[in-house]
Amino acid sequence: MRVSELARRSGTTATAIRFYEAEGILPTAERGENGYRRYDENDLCRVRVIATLRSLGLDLREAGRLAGMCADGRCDAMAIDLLPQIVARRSEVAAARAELDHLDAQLANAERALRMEESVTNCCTEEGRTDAAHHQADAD
Amino acid sequence: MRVSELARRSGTTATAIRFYEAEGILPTAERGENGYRRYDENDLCRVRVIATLRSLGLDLREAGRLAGMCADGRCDAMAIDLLPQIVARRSEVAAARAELDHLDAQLANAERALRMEESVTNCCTEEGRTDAAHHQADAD
DNA sequence: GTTGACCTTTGAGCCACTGGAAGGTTTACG
DNA sequence: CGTAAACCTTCCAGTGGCTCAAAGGTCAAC
Repeated sequence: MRVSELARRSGTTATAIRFYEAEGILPTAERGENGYRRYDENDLCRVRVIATLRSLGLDLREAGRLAGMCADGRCDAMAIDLLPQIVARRSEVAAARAELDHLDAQLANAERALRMEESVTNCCTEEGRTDAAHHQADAD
Repeated sequence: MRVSELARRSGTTATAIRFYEAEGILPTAERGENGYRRYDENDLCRVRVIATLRSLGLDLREAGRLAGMCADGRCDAMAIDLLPQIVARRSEVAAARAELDHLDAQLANAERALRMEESVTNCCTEEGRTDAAHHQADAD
């Protein structure tokens, strides 16, 4: 497949994929006779792993490194490498979920208030706030 | 309060707050005799609103603009401005929650597999994947 | 044979900060 | 009273992860 199909199927953009290659995150792609990059299912997998790890909050180099291990058939090694991060991330995910719950409640509230044309002047009050506690939790 | 107290209480950094001021996101702060920036509870509120809106995914200018409206006592106007975004965001939040659920399941799985020293070689398979559908959903 | 959708490269720009240097101020301690 | 640490100030450079534009080559369809 060509770069934009890979992009589409992996949920990213062609520009980003070229950028990954330029940065050495992805290996140099094979080229067809026309000079176009050619990719296969393995490449797709690799880009998807990168996308997944990125969405986990790993930085691009780290994501690329691990996706590379996986592509080399060393998924076990990758996973072992990831274990501490997995454990850490699980609690972050839990925290994020709690945030989202809170957020959704607020949004639902705001929406309801607006639909009833009530005033929503309390957006700056302390009500329901536990200081910046949950923001502090965000900071790694 | 001074800049770093404001930072601490709003869950951001002093540098970011100075940056906001420099960019006109926050109004020019009052200064004490020593030249230090001075902030009050209103400023705290405003920065918090910005932080909240940013965490909703709004870009900084937009967040600043809305926080400004709120600070001007036009919370209603702000909220009305936000309504379509709120509605949109709610579904995004729902999608994100689903992602997180999926993610946590994967993480739990990975963790369990690792702890049992099983092989985790299936990290590149299609299993359990619905193409990049949920990634597509991410793209605004 | 030309229109339009792809692909190529290069290089600049963007967002939202972050960090460092070089210096002034305040606070706590001995 | 001195000094060390912990603040604060400005300015400027750098970062990550792209994104976009320009200028051009390729290819499939009509």
